[in-house]
Amino acid sequence: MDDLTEMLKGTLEGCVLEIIGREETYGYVITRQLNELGFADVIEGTVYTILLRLERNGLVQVTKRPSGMGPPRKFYSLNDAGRAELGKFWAKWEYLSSRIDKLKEGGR
Amino acid sequence: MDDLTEMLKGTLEGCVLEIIGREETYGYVITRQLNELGFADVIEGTVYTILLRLERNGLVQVTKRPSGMGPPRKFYSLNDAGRAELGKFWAKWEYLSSRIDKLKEGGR
DNA sequence: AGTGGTACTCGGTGATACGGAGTACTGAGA
DNA sequence: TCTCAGTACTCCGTATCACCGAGTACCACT
Repeated sequence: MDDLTEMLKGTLEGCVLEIIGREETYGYVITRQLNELGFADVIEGTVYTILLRLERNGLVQVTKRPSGMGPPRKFYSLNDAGRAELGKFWAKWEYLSSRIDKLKEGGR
Repeated sequence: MDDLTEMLKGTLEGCVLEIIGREETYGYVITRQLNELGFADVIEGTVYTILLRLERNGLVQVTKRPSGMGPPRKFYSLNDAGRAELGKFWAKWEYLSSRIDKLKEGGR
């Protein structure tokens, strides 16, 4: 698939929120999950910048735990603000994708 | 609706391509059409930057015609490269939106 | 003469995904 | 023992994009 980076802007962060919302997890695993989900070219550096942003914006709770298999991990989970943001993200996505699909089907 | 600008990145240009692909048209009208299609906050300046980019990238053919109702209009139509780009855009959109919808439905 | 609608250009801003280099810890194989 | 691969995170810089504001210009109507 062609380069998706521009199209991912604004949506990738929402995807990360969704993944975190399911269960407490950490950056390395999130990257792997995104890759498996079809976001094949998303790289670790990108995910970590998103995670730092989420933390800075107060949308997640962070817990550092030793790993046993490498350096310690930073586990992320959503707080109330994060869940609210996730809801807003899906509302925006639904709105946008419905308009674009309508345009695609010939709506004018 | 909340601010969609980040989510529009990468998709708005494709929407403009789609509109141009239907019939030769110009910036002012494209803006109005986008607004009616639900992209309510898209402003003229944004559309014009996209049109200049399309022109610079050689995806459109441009014809200037006097207006009778204001300054002359720059009419845009797709050339072969533009049609190819439009096809790629829809392929990317379908790919991306299917992945995200799957994620939304609980896929993992 | 002035106002409002039409129509385009240009320079700058902020947000985002990406890329690369660097750090650091663990365990397995040469 | 030494190296290498895998795990895990940070930081700094880049490119691209949508947006915004100011400016220019043309026309019609009052």
